[in-house]
Parts: sequence; structure tokens; C-alpha cells
Amino acid sequence: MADDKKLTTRAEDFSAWYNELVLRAELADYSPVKGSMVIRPNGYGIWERMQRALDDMFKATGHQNAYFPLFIPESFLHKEAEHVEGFAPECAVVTHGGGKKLEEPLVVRPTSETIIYYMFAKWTQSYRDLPILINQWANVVRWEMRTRLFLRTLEFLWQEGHTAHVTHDEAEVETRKILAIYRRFAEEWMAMPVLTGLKTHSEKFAGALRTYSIEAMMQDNKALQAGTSHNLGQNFAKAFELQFQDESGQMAHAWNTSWGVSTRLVGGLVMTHGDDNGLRVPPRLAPIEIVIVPIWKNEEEKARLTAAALKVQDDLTAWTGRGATDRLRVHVDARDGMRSGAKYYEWELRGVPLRFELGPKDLEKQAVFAARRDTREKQSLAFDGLPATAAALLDRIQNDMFQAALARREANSVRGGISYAQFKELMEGAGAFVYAGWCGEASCEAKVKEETKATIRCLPDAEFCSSEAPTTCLCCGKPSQVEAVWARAY
RNA sequence: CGGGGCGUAGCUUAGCCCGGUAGAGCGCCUGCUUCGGGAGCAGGAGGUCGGAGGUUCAAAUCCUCUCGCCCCGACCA
Repeated sequence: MADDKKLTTRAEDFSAWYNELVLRAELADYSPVKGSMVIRPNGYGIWERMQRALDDMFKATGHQNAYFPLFIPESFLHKEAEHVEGFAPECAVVTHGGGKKLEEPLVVRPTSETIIYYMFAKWTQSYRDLPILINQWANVVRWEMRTRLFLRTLEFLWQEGHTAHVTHDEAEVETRKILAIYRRFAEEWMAMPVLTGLKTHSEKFAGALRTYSIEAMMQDNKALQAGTSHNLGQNFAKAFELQFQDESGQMAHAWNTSWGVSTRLVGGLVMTHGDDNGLRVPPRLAPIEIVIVPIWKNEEEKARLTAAALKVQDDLTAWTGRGATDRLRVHVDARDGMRSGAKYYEWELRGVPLRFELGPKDLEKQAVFAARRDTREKQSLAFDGLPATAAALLDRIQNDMFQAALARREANSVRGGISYAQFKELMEGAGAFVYAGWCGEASCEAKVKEETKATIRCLPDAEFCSSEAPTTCLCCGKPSQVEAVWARAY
């Protein structure tokens, strides 16, 4: 069956397409434990690129990495009422260790606020000890009922930032600063446009004062919450007696923030950029930016073209035009016994942004035959000046991918007068981001969710708001308090 | 937790209704010919038929129990 080689198309079944792509591009595989997965080298390589980019941004804004333990005393979860209510149902709890029942059960962290603010309290006496700006790269466990590769699994990898500040305003600035970093990362690295905005009370983090998020639109027009940044207020500081003496000698509770993005981003990348031929990885996140496929007919050519390919690779990787530490990431696929065509399909499935074919005719011309993964356009590129040409082309691909994703999102966004009936129809059909008014009542939010499965993804920041503010609530028709973006979400 | 589906070679599966030698495609190994978009031929390796029990001369097939996974819904990064 030749069809075995083709993916289910997005139009046929988006969900099946996603699963097949993740498995066949070898990003991840199911593990023997229900709901958990193995991240394979192809997927982990993308995550590593994400980690590096984000880590650099966190460091550049004064954050330091640390590591807090996996196990948290169960009693810690109970210290913040809203927090325990939010997380208790999805916690894995360890009751036995060393062959004995434990005095106090240990919770496998679903997130680390409790243990971290407990420790911060130990370390903080004076306002001079603040701010504390910490990040950790870790795994967390949330016992989800319904799981999906990368998007929702029992265990996932993430970073969680935790900070403590002297004032509310300082914490708020931090919260927004991180949100801006997430946005920049999504746009500039993932080539994934996002909205920024405030979560409603029902969607905010359990224990936070306010939650902000970045929201991206997937190719099925559903929203993906791709990152969150919380202003925790003094909720955890009070629960864990995280106090300090201020300049006037008064004791005060610190103001905290926490923020995170997870391996879910890999799923977001797939659903933003994947096509019916497989994955498309934006160059900046691609573990391999360029794959060179030498083409030969016989042993003599095999030796000659493979050598030429390796030479091209050397020239590319030796180039320091992007800086000494940011070399072009190039792979030569000289596998024997596999036809070049088969190799093309495989690298396209895996999403490598640029392919250089190098056969006798190309070598003759002192050029490679280059194929863009995103547009599938092909052109001959001369050896002469190839590193700079390739780097420029990769930049263009990165940019074009962002522009294409942005255009797709805008084409599927609806602003201005939409009736609730039209909205329902839209949500049951193609889906969209709908910018519409909200009266501010949780009951309307709940009703819409009940009837359409759509939720308020965020109350968008000013720059994403419509030029003409909506005047009535999408649901009840009463005067609108605020503009909201409504959509079904992952 | 409700609904649906599926467990047979590494993967996709046929066979099950109607019990009787476990088959195919892909992949893998060897060799030859190939090689500019998913190669061809020849040979070969690979199986506790998810597990346990039962019926039977005989079970992948029938019965009972059980385990697991996937998909769709309620909760969530």
C-alpha cells in the first residue's frame, strides 16, 4: 500500500494527523504507562533548542537557575486553600518508601510554589534579600484523565520561574516582563504568533491574584495556551510566612510571581507549522537546519559526492557569520542503500527547513540544489558564498513561516458584531478566535462554555483589541465591560 | 468515570461469524542490479495469536474472567 507512506491529511482528521506525525517523525512514542510518553531525540532536540533560547532570555533578565526536589510534603499543598483545591485531584501521592509506610505522604510536584516559597521564607529576612529571581527546569506530574502526546501527559517537562518582591508593583512588572519574553520567544523562535492577555477568574492559576497567558491558534482554529505568567500577590507569602523587614523596620509579606512554559510547546509547534507532508520546524529551533543529500550512481560517484558533501558541510559549519557560537547546523545523509527520493521524504517528514541535493551535475556547476521545506521551492545555490546565502535563506524561511502563521490566524479571527447564534454555529463548524464583549459575569462565561465548549481565552492586551470596542456581551447582550477572545481550546 | 474501538511478527493487519498446518504487506538481514522524488529481483530471519481459566479429540477462532492501549465526552499546562 503506497498510502501507508502518506500521513492522514489535516482536512481528513486533524487529530489523527497530529498523532501520526508525532509518531512517524519520531518526536515521541507512547510509553508502557498509560498517559505518559517518551520524548525521542528528534523531539527532545527541539525542546533543547527551546530551553536554550528561553534560558538565555531568563538569564539576561537577571534570573538564576536552581533545583527544588520532586517530592513535596502533602501538608504543604494544604497551606494555600485555592491552590490545594485546584491541584489535589490531579496529584500523584507517594505513601510508601523503603518498604515502609511514610509518616506523611509525599506529593509528586504538580508545580512547585509550595516548596519554593517555603524555602524562600527561610532565606528572606530583609528587604535587602529581595528580589529573589529563580527559575528551574524540571518535570512535573499531573494525573490527567484525558491525555495527548505533548499536549497533555501525566508527566511533562517545563520551566517554572518563581520570584519574590518587595512590592505588588514590582511583582506585576515581573509578571508582565516574563509574558513579554514568552511572546518574543513564540514569535521570534517558534514563528508562532500569540495573543497576550489576562485570564478570567475561572481560568486563572489556583492561588494566583492574576494570570496572564500567551494564546496561539492551531491549524484547526482551536486555541493553545502556550505559556502563563502569574502574579501571585501575597497568597503564598502569607501561607508560608515569607516575610521581610522593610526599610522602616516593619514586617511585610513578600509579593510573588510564577511563570512557566512546557513541552506542550512542541505540540504547539507541530499544530502551527505541520503540513500534510509532515513537520516544518522553524530554522531557529531546528536541531538540523540543513541536510545535505549526496547523489550517486556508482562507487566512484559515491566516494566523490560524499566527499563533496562533507566539504560543503565543513564550509558551512566553519562559517562564523552568525557569531562564533552560533554555527550552521548541518547534517550529511550519506546512508547507503536508500534512494535519494526516500531520503527527501524522510527529512521532510521530520521538518528540516532546508535540503541541499548534491549530485554530479551540481558538483560540475559548483552548486547545490536547494529545497525549502516550508514552500517546497527549489533553486540552485553556488558554493561560492554558500554559508551567507544559506543563512539568509534560513532567516527568510523563519520570517515567512511567522508571516504565514500570522496571516492564517487573522484570516480565522472574527471581530465586531457577531450574534450568539452565529457564534454557536462558528464554534460547531470551522472554529475561530472571536473578539466580542463580555459583561464580566462568570455565569455568562459558564453558559457559553456549556453550550459551545468555547471559553474566554484571554482579555486581550490593548494592542490586540479591536479598534472599535464591543458594546454588548456575547452571551447576555447586556453592556460589555471588556473585550474578550472566545474560542475552543486544547 | 461514562460511551466507542482495538489487542495476531518491529509496524499495519487477514484469518474469528462457520474450531482442524498462523498468512500477507511494509520494515529488517544477505546477495546482485539500481540510485536527480518513497527501487527491482532472489534468498532469509522473525509468532507465548494481550493474559488466565473453561468447553472440545482439537481453540487465534466458542464461553467466562482479567489486563492493557487508543479514540470520543466531563476536569486540566
